[in-house]
Amino acid sequence: MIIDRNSPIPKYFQLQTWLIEQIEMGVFKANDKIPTEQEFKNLTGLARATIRQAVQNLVSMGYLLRKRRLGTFVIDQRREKLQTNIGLMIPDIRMGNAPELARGVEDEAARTQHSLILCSTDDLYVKADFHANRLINSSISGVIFVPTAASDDKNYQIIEKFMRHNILVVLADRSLPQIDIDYVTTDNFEGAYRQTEYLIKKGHTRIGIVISTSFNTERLRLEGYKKALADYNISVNGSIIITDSVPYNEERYMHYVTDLLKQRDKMTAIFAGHDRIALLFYSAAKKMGISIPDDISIVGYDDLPLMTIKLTTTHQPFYEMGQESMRLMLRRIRGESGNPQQIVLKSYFVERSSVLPYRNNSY
Amino acid sequence: MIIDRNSPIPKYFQLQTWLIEQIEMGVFKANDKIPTEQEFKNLTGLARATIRQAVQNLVSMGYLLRKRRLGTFVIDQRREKLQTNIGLMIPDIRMGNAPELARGVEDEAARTQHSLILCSTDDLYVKADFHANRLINSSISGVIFVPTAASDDKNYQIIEKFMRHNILVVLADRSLPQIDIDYVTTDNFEGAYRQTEYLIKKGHTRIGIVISTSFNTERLRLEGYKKALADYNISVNGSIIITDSVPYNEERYMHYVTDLLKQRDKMTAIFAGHDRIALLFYSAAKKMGISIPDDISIVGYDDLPLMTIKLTTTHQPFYEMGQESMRLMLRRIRGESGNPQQIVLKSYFVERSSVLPYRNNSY
DNA sequence: TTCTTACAATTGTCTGTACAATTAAACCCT
DNA sequence: AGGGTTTAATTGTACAGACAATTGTAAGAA
Repeated sequence: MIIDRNSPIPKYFQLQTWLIEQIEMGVFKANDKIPTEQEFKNLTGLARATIRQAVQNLVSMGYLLRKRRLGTFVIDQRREKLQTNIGLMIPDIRMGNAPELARGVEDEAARTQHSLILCSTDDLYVKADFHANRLINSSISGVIFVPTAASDDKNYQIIEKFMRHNILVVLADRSLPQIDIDYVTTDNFEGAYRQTEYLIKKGHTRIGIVISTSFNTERLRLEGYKKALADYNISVNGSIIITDSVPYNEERYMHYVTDLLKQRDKMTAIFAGHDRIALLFYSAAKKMGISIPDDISIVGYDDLPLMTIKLTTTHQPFYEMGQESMRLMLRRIRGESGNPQQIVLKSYFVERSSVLPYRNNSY
Repeated sequence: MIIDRNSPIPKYFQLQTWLIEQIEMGVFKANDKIPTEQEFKNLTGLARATIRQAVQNLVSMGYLLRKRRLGTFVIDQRREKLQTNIGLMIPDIRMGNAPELARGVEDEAARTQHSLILCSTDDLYVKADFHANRLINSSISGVIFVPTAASDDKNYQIIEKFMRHNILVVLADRSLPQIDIDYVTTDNFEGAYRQTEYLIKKGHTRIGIVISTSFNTERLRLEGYKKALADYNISVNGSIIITDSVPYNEERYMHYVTDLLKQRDKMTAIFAGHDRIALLFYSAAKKMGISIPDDISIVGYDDLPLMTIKLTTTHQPFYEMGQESMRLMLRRIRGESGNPQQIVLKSYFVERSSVLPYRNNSY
């Protein structure tokens, strides 16, 4: 029976809850006619006014539509209730390829009449949490989230908070271990491997690296670099592998860059963790009177639009990453279920002129 | 009397309408207690259920709040109804200083729990109109709008569309003639004047320029450049003043840049309309074997973060422009009236090393 | 066939009554 | 004063019944 007459819960509320359940479970589908007030009266034994009260509430909540003479009908939630806002939580819109990513998301969102709410986290948990709370209060249907530099646990907390509020989450660029969730990233391992192999084939065997290990994207690049060296039976002096678990910042990494350049007799090429680190090398090299690529070769990663520097690097398709994240989000919004998807986009190598072939002149 | 018993209009509806009128006319003010159901019964002669129906509707419409035992109260529309979304319509988040601007708006918005909806117009009227329609349908309280490259009329149309829907508009960066509206921009005329004067004081008299005239920001820079030359009684060969009413695009302006460099014996310094044009000069100069600043001096405008090029330029405070636009918006949201404000932010000159003093060696 | 009319199903409006639940404020007791 | 208890005002829930308005459909008329 629908109504428990002994329950302290108001009867109109019981009926109302039951109706919502039926609708959400799909027993009453979109555009279905629900029982008439008279039928409900027979079904439940309640007075018509009580039934009306329950139905009226669902009408103002947007679940039902009354049509005189015809009856009361279920409104197509997807079409009518549309929340058309999507959150995008990224470290900083001013940083690196963030604008590309944002634009990819925006263009794909606009095609389906969705709007993009921009939130910069500065890679901090507190800011991410602040924005998460705000986004939850405004009505959004999903969030595309680039995990912050905080611990994995903190990032899980953010994600779970969204999920508790029925907000869809898609991770972009950086993924997190031990959580099964939709994400879109690029093939950092393969990209780094390809790039290192390129250096090796150009005759370089002593290849330094400066890279952060705070994100799994970077850790994968480091792995790719190491794997390529191992596959070619090249062992590397540990002193020219500089890693730091602290995320990139100009000042700190400038020290590493300078340190590495001071040891330049130990190597002929350098793998910079990303293009901004590569730029630090250009800057430091200039000061130290070292010429790139004549004295030392360098590769970056990201393919930032640098205009004047011809840096050999790997292009990451950030615009496409934004698009794919949004497409994945849209599929979930449309109700597509199924296992979490991991989309790994292909990066491609961009050969410019920051690498020269190495010929050992000592013979 | 409140209720007309002969009217065909439902009595609950009459009461409901009367109540809304009283609230909107300020007879019942925010947090005022309205009559109890019993009082309404005496006042109108209606049954309590009918009165309840009217009141209930206003509750779900957000006008009233019922408190058991205390009565029913008017909700403060301004505080409760707050729309916390703001639109930001810019040409392209990937372009130039757009990320700075966006971040400035975002940070200022976040302080007051407002969210930023990002819309890229690509400087096209159709896209701006498309986004405008979307923004109007979602519920936003205002738009920060960077006018598109379309005609002034088209831009007015967009602005008026927003205004018809009671959406506040603040223009950023580019202003429009003959429309009295809040806007925030920078002192393009003064900045260009200052920069040209700098070149003159360094001994340059033959100063070329490549600049678009599609936006008033750029037209003002051109005026500043001309005024400085006039003030120092320098007349310039028209062939080294290259202007185009078509907005910047790389290919088209590369032609102008190359053309100007071909006439380089006619000048000793160049004013690039903005930093991206300056970069074209670096690129073209390299191909043509011309050295900057040894063979020719150059100044830009914008202070893009270029890292490796030491371009003398003028810094435009885009982050602050975003902040100020949002602050102005917030004042309007809070109901501050008064004449439209024009905020002109100060840019500052950044001396780097793309300019050398000119000494005439022919004596 | 096409137009008009009548019918009936359903929601819409309205009245009247009764008791329950909540809770600020008054009251009372230490 | 302070803390607990009662009271009463008000909204909340629920019932029963009546007639109005709307409108798709069917029956009837042209």
